[in-house]
Amino acid sequence: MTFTKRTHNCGELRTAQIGKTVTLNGWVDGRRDLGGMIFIDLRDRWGITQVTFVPQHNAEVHERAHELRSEYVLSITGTVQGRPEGQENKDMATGEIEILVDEFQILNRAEVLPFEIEDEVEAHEDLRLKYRYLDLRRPLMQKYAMLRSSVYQVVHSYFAEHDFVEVETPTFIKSTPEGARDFLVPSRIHRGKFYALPQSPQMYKQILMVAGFDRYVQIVKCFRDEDFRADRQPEFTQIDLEMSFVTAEDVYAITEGLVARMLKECIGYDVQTPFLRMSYDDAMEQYGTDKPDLRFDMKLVPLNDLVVNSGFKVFADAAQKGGTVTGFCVKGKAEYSRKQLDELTEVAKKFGAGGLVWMKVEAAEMKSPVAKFLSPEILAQIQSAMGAEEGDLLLIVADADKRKAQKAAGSLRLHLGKELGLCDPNKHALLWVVDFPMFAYNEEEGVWEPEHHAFTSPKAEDIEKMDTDPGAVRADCYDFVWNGNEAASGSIRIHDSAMQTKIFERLGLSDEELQEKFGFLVESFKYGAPPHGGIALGLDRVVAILAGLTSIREVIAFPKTNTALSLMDGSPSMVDERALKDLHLDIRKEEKKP
RNA sequence: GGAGCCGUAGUUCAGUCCGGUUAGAACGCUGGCCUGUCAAGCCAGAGGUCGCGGGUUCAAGUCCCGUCGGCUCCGCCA
Repeated sequence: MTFTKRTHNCGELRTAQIGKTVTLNGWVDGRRDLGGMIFIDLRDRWGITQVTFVPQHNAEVHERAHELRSEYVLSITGTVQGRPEGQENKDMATGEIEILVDEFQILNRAEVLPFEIEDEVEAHEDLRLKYRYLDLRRPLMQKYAMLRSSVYQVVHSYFAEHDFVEVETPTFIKSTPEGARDFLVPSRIHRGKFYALPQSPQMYKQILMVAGFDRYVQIVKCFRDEDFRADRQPEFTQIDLEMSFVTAEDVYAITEGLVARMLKECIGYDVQTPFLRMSYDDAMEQYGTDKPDLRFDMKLVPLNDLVVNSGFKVFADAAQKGGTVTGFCVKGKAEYSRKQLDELTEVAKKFGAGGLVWMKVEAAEMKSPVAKFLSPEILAQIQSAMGAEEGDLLLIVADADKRKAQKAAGSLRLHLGKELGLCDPNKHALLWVVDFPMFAYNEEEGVWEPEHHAFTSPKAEDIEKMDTDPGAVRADCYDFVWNGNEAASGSIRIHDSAMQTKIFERLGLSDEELQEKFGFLVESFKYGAPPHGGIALGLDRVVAILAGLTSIREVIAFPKTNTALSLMDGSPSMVDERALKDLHLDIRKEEKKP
C-alpha cells in the first residue's frame, strides 16, 4: 500500500507551525459531524490533533469524510491553522491549532469496537484481556508502558555507570525440589526428562561470581507455578543483581541509589537515602507483617504486661502461654455501629484471629463487651498505652501463638488503612526489613529448616549458635519494602562449600540428592568462590507502584488471568498427538472424584 | 484446596430477595437534520442464547443442582 507518510506526529503541532502543510498518520479517536462541517480527533502514541473538513475548502474531501468512523486509520494532509477566537481547547496540548484538510486517505477501516478507546474504561478486565491490542491503544495504558520502558532505561544506565556486566542466563534449567512449583518443559531428545523454567537465576548468578564477573545485573523473566494474585503472575520480571566482595551494606547502597534514581527520573519524586531499617521482630510487633506499609501510622501496641494478670481469661491466657495481646487505635471511630464492628470481627477471623475485642473510648468510660472483665485501672492503662482519646476505637486480638495474633492484627490494620483511605497517595514509604530468623521449626518433621532459600548465609556473629540454638540464628538477608509491597529480596550468600553442605543437610537432602541437584554449585565453591551477595527487585511491582497501581497486570503488556490463561491467544491449549509423541508424553485420563 | 463478589443488548448496569403482560436505562451503533464542535446537539431506529447444562413449576433472567469464566481474599508463593 502506498500512502503519504507523516511529517509530524499527532502531539507536536503548535501555533509556531501555523501556515505549514503537514501530513499526520493516526487513528480516528472521535468525530463530530456537524453536517456542513466535520471535526476528527486524530490520535497516535504522542497525542491528539483536531483535523477539520469544510466544504468551501474542498467539497469533495468534505463529502468523503462523512464516511469516517472511530478507529479508522488515516493519513491526512492539510494546513496548520490557528483556531478561531474562543474555539481553542485548553485541555488539549494541540488545542490552539487544527489541520484544515486538503487530502486524506483511509489506510484501514475498523468494525465497531467491543469497548471504547478511552482512559476511563468501563469494560471488564476479561474483555480488556481478550482484546488487549485495543486496551493497549488507550493512552493511559501506553503511559504505563512508557513508564516501564523508562525504568528499563534507568536500570541499564545506572548499572552501566556502576560497572555491572549484563549477562543472560538460561531459560531451560534444572528443576530443583524446594521453593515454588516449577514450570516444566519436556525434553524431546532425552526421553522422560524435563527442564524447568527458572524461578530466578539464583545459582547462575552465584556461578558468575565464582567466575570472577564481580558485578552482574540482568532484567530477566522468572516463572513460578503457584496461585496468582493482583501482584503475582506466572511469569514476571526481575531486576536481578549480584556482587562480589560485599556486605549487606553494599547491597543496600546500590539498591537505594537505583530506587532513588527511578523515583527521580521516572516520576520526579525526591527521596532521602539511606532508607529506614527495621528488624523483622519490630516489624511483626509494630505492624504484624514483614512488609509494613509505613504510609500511615496506626501501629500495633502489645498489651501483654498490662493484661497478664488481669483475670480476663482470653487476654491472660494468651499472655501467659507465650502468645500476645495486641491491637491498635482507630482515631475517631468510636462511632462505629454494632454491625460495622461485627463485620470487622469477621474480617479479623478471616485473617486468622480467634475473635476481635473492641473498646470504644467514651467520655465517662470505656465501652466494650469485655469491660466488665477488666478493672477500671487496667482499662485506663490500655487506653493510655494505645494513645487513645475520647472518640477513638481500640481493636485488640489475642492468641497463644504470638505471630498469629500479630499477623491478624496487622492484616486488620492494613484492611482498615485502605478502607479509611489513610495512605497519602503522593507519599512513598521505603524501608529495609532485616534480621530475619534463619530457621523455622517444622513441627511435623521435628527439624529446624531454613526459612529462606538454601544459599542464604547466616549472620557471621550467629554462626556459633547454629547447632546449639538454631532459633536464635539470624539470616544475612533483607527485604526491601515499598508502600507495603515486598519490592525486592536478597541476601549475602554462602560461599563456603562446607557451610553450604551443612545447610542442605538441614533441608533433609541426602548426599546423593545434594550431588544431583546442587553438586555443580557446591563443587564450584571448592575452586575459589569470593564472598558475594545480591538482591532481586520485582520489576512489575516496582512499575505498578511508580504508577500508583495495585495490580501488576496493568503494567504487563500481555498478562495472564488468575487461572494462568491468556484470554487473547487462548493459551494454554491442547497440542497434536504427534507433538506429545515426540515428547514421549501421554495425557492421563481425569481421575474420578470419589 | 477454600471463601466472597460478579456473569442480562456491542459496552456498563437495573430487574433476581418475593417466579407471571412485549426484559428496561445509559453510552455505543444505524439513518435524518445541523458550518465551530471538542462527552457536539436534536429527531427517529435497529439491537437480547438473561454465561452454559440439567431440574422444579401451568409458567424460570428470577427457585434448586451442576458446570465454565472473571475479580478479590485465605492457604500457597525457599
